[in-house]
Amino acid sequence: MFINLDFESNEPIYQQLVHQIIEGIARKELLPGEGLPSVRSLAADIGINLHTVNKAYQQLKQDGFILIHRQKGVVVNPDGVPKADDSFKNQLNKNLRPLIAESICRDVSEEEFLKLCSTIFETYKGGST
Amino acid sequence: MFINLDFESNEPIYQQLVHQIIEGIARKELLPGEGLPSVRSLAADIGINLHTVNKAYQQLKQDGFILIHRQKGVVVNPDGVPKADDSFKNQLNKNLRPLIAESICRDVSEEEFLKLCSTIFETYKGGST
DNA sequence: ATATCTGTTGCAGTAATGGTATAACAGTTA
DNA sequence: TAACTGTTATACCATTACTGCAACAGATAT
Repeated sequence: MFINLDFESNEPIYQQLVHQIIEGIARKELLPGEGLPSVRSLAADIGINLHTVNKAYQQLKQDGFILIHRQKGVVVNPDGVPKADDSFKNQLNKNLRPLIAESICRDVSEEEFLKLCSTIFETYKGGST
Repeated sequence: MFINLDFESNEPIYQQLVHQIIEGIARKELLPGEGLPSVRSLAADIGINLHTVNKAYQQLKQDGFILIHRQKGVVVNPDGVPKADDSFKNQLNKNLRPLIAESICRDVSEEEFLKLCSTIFETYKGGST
């Protein structure tokens, strides 16, 4: 499994789980229709509680990343993740704003900022590794 | 005062305070050397506890945005905010990553993402309003 | 039918966090 | 001396993150 948690982080475990699975989808390591481990097995796998995994799955389901067939298990959304709507773009804007504000204060140029973003985008293109 | 808090938000009050002050500095509404209200008066002003304001100020001080002369009050760093170091850029990278990952999943192109960032940058250029 | 897998739900307990309240201390300034 | 500043301490409450144990409901395989 590609899950790698940092129990020392102040980022909640369930949130880390959500991010890592989204990363997996973004870099095409997790393909539409692909199955994910059950809440119990994944919990046992990484040594955390069933509820913590369930919370992550619930959020991913809520956001359309995965589907949960009651007894068949968890599956990456076969139709692909729902495309960005206004709500998402709004949220994105809201999240980016403070990062950009602080960057400006710290003399990070727009050019440099955009370059950093591009660099990150790159890391999601070369699917292998 | 330009402080505008949302008590319904799940973003902590002290964090909102931090962000708004950073925004103020970023858009040059708060200039280097400019004084900020005391913890008590600001707390009374927006109807929150002294400790909450203090927590925000402490974080801003920690990050070099403001200076606190023991009895003279709080002042926007006259030497300007410390420029971005590796630690900051690292943090920035870490914060941007999940936003970009989800954007990719939701079919937001790199171009569109960068454009959004540019749009946000623009809002910090026209200092007036 | 029975056993076993699945997600889901409930309740309880611990620890940490965010916020409030009251109070006091230590310097500075008027 | 009085009034202001930031700072610190203690206590309290609500919420959140996480854990643990347990049970329920539906599907599947034997």
